[in-house]
Amino acid sequence: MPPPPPSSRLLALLSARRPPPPLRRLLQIHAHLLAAGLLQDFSSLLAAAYALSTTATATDARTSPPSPLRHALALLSSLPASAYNAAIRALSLSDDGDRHGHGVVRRCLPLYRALLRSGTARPDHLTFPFLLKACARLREWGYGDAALAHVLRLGLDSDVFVVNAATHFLSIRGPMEDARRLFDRSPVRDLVSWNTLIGGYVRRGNPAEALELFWRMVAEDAVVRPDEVTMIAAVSGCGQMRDLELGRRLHGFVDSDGVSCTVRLMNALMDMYIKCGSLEMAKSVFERIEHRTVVSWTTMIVGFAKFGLMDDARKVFDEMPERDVFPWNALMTGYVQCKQCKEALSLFHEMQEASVVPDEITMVNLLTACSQLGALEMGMWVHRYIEKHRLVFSVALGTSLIDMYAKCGNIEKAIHIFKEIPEKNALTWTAMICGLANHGHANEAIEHFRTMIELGQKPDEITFIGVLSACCHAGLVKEGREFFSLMETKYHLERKMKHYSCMIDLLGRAGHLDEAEQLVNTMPMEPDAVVWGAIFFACRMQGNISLGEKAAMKLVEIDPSDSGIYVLLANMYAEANMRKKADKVRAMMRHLGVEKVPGCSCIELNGVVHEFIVKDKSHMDSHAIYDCLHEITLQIKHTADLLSISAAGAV
DNA sequence: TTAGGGTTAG
Repeated sequence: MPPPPPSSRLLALLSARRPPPPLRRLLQIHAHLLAAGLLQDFSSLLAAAYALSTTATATDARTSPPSPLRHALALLSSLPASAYNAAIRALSLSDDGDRHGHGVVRRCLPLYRALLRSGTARPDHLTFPFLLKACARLREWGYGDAALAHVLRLGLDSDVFVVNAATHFLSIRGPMEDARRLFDRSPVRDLVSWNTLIGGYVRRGNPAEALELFWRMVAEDAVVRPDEVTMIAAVSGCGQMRDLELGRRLHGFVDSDGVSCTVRLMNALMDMYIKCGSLEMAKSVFERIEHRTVVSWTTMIVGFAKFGLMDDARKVFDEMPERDVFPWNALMTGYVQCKQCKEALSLFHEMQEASVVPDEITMVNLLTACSQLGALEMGMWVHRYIEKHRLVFSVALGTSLIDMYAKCGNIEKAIHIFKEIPEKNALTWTAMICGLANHGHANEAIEHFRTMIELGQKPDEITFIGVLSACCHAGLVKEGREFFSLMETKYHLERKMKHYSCMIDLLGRAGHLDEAEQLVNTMPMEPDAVVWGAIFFACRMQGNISLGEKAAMKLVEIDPSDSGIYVLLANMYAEANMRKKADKVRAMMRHLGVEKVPGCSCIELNGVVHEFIVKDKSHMDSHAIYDCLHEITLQIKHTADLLSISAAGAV
């Protein structure tokens, strides 16, 4: 027998993602020994593992296990239930650095099977709380349901710990009605039972039910009183409801009811105040926290960012004594949401300099920034980074990638990713539909919409913006009318300004100006500049001067400083040979002192974003850029001439 | 033994 290898090598062997079958068995034993405190037998296991790892083939080891392994296997078969329970507990709570801890948690399941097979031990009231917790973490619904059946068979359904763990499992598995039924029918109920159910409703986005249950608990159950955990759930449910009045009431309840106001609860209160729109209250809670945690600081960053106060958010970030990846992501999200995308990218560079390991949320933020900037190269770099570092490929990440490629001009790549990704939700479909629509692939966009519906995905307001704009691009009036009506009648979605402007644009472009005007007159909100713009353009196209004038006047009314509309109105008159009116508008423009607002564009090159305004000469390569622009203009003119010659020839 | 606060996509 060779000497045992160093323990680090053994640990590496044991924690391999797919260890060979004999080693897998050893892993189970290892977990038992570790958790049951039987490490004095570990030396024989070390030797066995080493022997197995150096055995020529795994089959040899299975058919003729070396004696130390036989020894370890014998040890396993004589372990009591408590050793299994301790091991399942240790594994269900573990986090081995894998973001979801699944690598280690998953080992609970073979351990439970081994316990069932052991012959000497039976699962008991201490086994199921942790087993069900592991099943919930792993989203192992089938396994968890089987465990629940065992609970019933073993008559453990009157143990409050087991029932609470089962309620928790069901609240994660869904539907919530299953958890609720268990709670309602259970003869045993304690504080944790209430907290589990209230927390479950909050987690599943049903705060009204959570709060109702909370008040029922306060009123009905004389034995249990809400504690810190109850209040965290109630307060965060209130945040979801955006109900500041209720929030204040709950805060008052905390202060008056003797609930210990811990940092966690204060953090939850801050979060609630931010969601309910009271930054001041959040700040006041933050200032009263004696020992702030990273969560407290992060919540404050989120608060400032949500209110667009990015300088304050940055100040809080700089003042933090220590940071994990959350505050970095929170600040970056703020920059992205405030459309300060260059700052978001620069924060990422700072993050790298600080050696903070980014996660998939950082990547989602970066991709959103790239989408907004049209920064394809940076976006591609992010894509490579995700693949290289094997980040968790969440639905959100897939959706951001599709959106980034579509918005940065590479629709083929967006389609490719859409086809490849394993999980798609309504947002993923929407990103694809909008991408296709914006690239002029109207029929494909509509086809995707129909498939999405067939697959049972629920479209929302933004999905309809995608399909309506697809119809608009392709002039599909009949389909547009159908979707516009379906939105309300079948999907019960409120039609917003953007839907009306899409529909009005579609009708106007297709020559149905009367119908477009009628829609403008009957829409439930005051038409905005986009709506009147669509009407104006349609009028100009079709020479409807009177309605065009009305639309232009409305546009001037909405934004008198917008020079564009004066120019366009003058052009409309000129095109209709109404010179006098055209001159009058130009004179009016001069008289009012309206100046043209310079348009701004930006491009990304080698990961650097360059901004340009009209007649901009500030760029260091300005000369070369203008030379190139001149060359392109000449080429376009040349091509246009050739086309007109060939068109004339064809006639 | 069971419940629990902060960051993400269209």
